[in-house]
Amino acid sequence: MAPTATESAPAAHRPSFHGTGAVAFSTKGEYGVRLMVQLGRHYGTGPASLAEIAAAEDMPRAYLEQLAFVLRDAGLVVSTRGAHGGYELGRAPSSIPMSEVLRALEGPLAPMICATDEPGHDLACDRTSSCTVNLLWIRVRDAVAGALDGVTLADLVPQRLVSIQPAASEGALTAS
Amino acid sequence: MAPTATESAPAAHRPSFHGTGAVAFSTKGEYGVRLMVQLGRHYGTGPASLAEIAAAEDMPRAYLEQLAFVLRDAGLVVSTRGAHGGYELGRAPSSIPMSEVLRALEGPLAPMICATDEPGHDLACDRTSSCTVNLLWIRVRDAVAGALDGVTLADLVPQRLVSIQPAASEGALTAS
DNA sequence: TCAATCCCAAGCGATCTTGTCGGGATTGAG
DNA sequence: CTCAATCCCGACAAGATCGCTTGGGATTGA
Repeated sequence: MAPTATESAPAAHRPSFHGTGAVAFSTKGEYGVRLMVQLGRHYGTGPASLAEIAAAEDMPRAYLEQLAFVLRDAGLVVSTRGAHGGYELGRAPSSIPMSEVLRALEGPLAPMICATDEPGHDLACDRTSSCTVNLLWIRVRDAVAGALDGVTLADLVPQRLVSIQPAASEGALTAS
Repeated sequence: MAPTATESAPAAHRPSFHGTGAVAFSTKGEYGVRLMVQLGRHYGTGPASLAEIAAAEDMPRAYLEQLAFVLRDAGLVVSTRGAHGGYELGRAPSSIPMSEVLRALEGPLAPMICATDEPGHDLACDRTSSCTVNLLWIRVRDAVAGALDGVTLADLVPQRLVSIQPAASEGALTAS
């Protein structure tokens, strides 16, 4: 294969991180969600190949594979092997809460080690007596979980390319 | 030099990350908040030295210094130099929202690069047309900001062990 | 004077992220 | 049957960040 000159420089890896600040999802989260959205579009029309999606969203195919495996192991997508194979959603988009997707991709929603949302968590903090701070992390964790539970994949799939309104007054909350 | 056995083992650095998953604050956030809580306890009784606080909370003093500088630059604490110096809160604990503390310590509350909460953010995302995904990150960002705005330092300082109201229904969302 | 304390910059090792690479296994189509 | 498309999977490399230490200053009260 002659490498076409149009190929931009190898670019090595992406230069910097995504979430440089607090409360940051990684590209795993971003790419994975974008992948799910694409699958949501194809829902009902048979499996879609990763090569296709990678091209459409301009994401590295080999990396997408890794995320796809995770999503498959979590039961969110099903795969079909062989020629003309690919991935498709395991359920209707409206019954896939984003909390499930993000948890599969990035692990448990734990702002802090003492605030895991895993089953038997039992506060790993040994200074529980003076650890009122814990209250804070739990609040954050619940806020995020609530926000993520309230959005399903269907909410993110532009069903028929509705002319996307400028989001109107989105920030009802006090987004300082 | 030979570290005395009584000295807590070098322990190298902390073994693993704090929040291995999504939505993770780092130790900067944790230590910084604990520092602020200690200062909240001392509020009104003159400056407290870092050595004192580091011992009380079992955190590395030199590392605490770095966090203290950040908090000082953010105007949250004031410092007194020289002997018998130290740090004290710049305001009453009840007028210090934790959102301000965390933002100072960890940077902007940005779950994703396209959802910064900085002044002129202008969505850096170039595929805005199909980027309904953005909605999700903004929701999460607002949820976290809301949760953090609703807690002040006073809520975390066990003034007289005031019974802090039990954070509403806790285990409601253990579904997943 | 002197010790306590804040101030500050540089640097180091471990760990995580962000991909790449190379090869397998499985299937539909010609 | 042959072949190409596709999923499957493990290893690894570059780089960034985190957590923390070191080593010195500057400033003040006793």
